Amino acid sequence: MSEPSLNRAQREAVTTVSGPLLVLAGAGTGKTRVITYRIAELIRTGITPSRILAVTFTNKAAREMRERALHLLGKRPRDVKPPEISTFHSLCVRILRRHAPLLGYPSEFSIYDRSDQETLARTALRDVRVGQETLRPGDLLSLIGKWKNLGHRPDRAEQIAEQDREQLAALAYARYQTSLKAAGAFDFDDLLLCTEELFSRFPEARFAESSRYDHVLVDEYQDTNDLQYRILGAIAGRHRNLCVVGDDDQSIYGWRGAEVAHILGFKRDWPEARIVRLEENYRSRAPILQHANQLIVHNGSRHEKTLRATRDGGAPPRFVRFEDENAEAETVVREIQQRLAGDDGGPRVPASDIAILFRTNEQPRAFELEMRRAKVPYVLIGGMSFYDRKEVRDVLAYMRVLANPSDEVSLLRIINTPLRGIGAGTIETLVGAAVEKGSPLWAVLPDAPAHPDLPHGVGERIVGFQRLIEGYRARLGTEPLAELMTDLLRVIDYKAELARVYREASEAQSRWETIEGLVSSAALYEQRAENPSLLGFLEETALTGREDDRTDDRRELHAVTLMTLHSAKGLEFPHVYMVGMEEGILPHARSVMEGRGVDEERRLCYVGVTRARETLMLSFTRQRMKWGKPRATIPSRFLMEMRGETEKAKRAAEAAAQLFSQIAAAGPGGAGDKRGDKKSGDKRATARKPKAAAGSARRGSRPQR
DNA sequence: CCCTGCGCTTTTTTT
DNA sequence: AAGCGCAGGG
Repeated sequence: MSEPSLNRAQREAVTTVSGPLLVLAGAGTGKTRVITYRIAELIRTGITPSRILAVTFTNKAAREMRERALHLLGKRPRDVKPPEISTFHSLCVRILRRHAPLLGYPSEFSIYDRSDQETLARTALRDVRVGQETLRPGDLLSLIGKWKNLGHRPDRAEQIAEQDREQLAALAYARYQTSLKAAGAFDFDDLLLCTEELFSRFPEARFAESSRYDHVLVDEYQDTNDLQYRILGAIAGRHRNLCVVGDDDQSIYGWRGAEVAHILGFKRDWPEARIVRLEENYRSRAPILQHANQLIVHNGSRHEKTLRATRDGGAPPRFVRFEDENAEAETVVREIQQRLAGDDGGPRVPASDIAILFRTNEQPRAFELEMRRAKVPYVLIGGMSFYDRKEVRDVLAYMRVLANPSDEVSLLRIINTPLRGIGAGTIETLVGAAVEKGSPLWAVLPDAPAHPDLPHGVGERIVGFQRLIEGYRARLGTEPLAELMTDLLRVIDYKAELARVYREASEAQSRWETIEGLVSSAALYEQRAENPSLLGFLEETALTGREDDRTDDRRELHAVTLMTLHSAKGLEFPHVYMVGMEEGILPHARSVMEGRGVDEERRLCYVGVTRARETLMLSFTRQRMKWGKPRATIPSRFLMEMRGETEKAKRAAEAAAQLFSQIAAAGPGGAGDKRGDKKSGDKRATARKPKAAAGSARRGSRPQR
């Protein structure tokens, strides 16, 4: 944003420095600018910088805000601590580190990410049955997530569970939570849930934490969920200097418990609040903004507002149809290539000015392929690819066990990696012994040699492993982390392990390089952090992904950005491509089926459109691969809505609803008329009993073909 | 205990 | 198209 000075509304938001303040800021109206200026203003009026807390939604946003704020504040004496700018989750981690023992957790607790959660969910579901229901780990996790975000503990979940399916989930939730606690670990939702619990059960902790700050600022307030809302209340309730900034039209995290009600009803809980509206858009060219406005009016229940464009001229968005996803990728990438080279008649465009936005994480595949072929530099944001790699998870599991040996998921991951002859049978016996004794797995390892059921020699190997870990544990803090890691990797000969698992030398080599990258990011962390520690490093990797890496930043400067619409929130690009604009993708099939979700999908589309400064292209395909087969698609209703073709949009919506319900009916459990799957049909009929029998009776009357 | 191969299921979004 | 769980052989 480079407009010379603050407009009237922005100035008001910046200079109203005491009491609650709600800034209703539309897309591209200078939200971030207002927050950073406000931080500077607070400091100018004499507030101690470190007593200001700004909360953002993503780490990227936090980092950018930190940089801008520091820039604005200019050079300050070394010993003046800067304002605290962090995400909700990092904030909660810091709070929990100070008070975890009150809740019965070690202060060296681990943080479990999605894939740790999946392992835990899998064991939690083992031999749990309610009626005929079964549950996949993913389903369980999404239910647990929903409950946690509503503040429900397992006992509460059991009370409110209605169908068998939910009963089962509640039961598994209880087991899941027990193992988490036994492992001394929090999952992402726990960080919020337990912080809230801490505040409600221990007033002294709440007092201590709320006394740290005089001012609290919150960005992207529309995506605050119930827990975050209560945590904010606890922290800001004393001084009531709470400034929240958000846009109800950009609320896209309802599925995670975000409540638009919080922003719509801010006045209720903070009656003395001032409200400031920012409605002048400095970002998008008028025709782009006009399409965005025309789209979002299709949503009911919103703060009525229309963004005014301050930048006239510019081309209207382009709507383009392709044959399939490959043609889409090919053409888009070719066009980008021309723009980069200036071959399209326009000026050369820097790669970082371009973004390709999509709804789901499988969409970028075709684009990545094409980008690599065309040698167009790109960065794929999110996708989790780095931390999902086996080798990274292995090494981090070692580090986590060093920090917290009770961390059972990590311990199980490494106890036989590299192979040291501690097999599945042995592990089962050990886990059994731990359960019987009621102690962590780690604590029973020394008893292994004396265990009657374990084959000879295994006990010694187990003790050897335990000594190995203890040896390195003792060295923690006495030498640089990166050195310790290198040494450990050498001693366990992890390089050989990689060579064993990945037969192809080049593959093994590139995996090893990933590990070297991890080690050097540990070294970087140690240089950067004030009080480096293993815990700090693990925390950063768990919460921030790899974006703290400076090299990544530099890469982004010269690369086209590929990311989901969700990750695009808060960002802007001169040139935006929104791809896969089809019913089933945007709006996603699942939200169409649930009926309620389409408004949120529309907001998601709105977010995408309003990222664009200069040009916008929206593309869709005639057919797209699904489960290996090409399937005809329906153009997204949003395309028609933003062009004012309301009737046509309605027809698209109806066609989509019909199509998806047909597909759902053909799926498992439904009145399947797929003659091909008689085998699984038979199995199912015997596995489940009464309910399915009724359904299959009808099918049975008109059998095979 | 470890490896390989087969067949089955899977498809939202994120800290 | 890809990942996971299970069975069977070394």
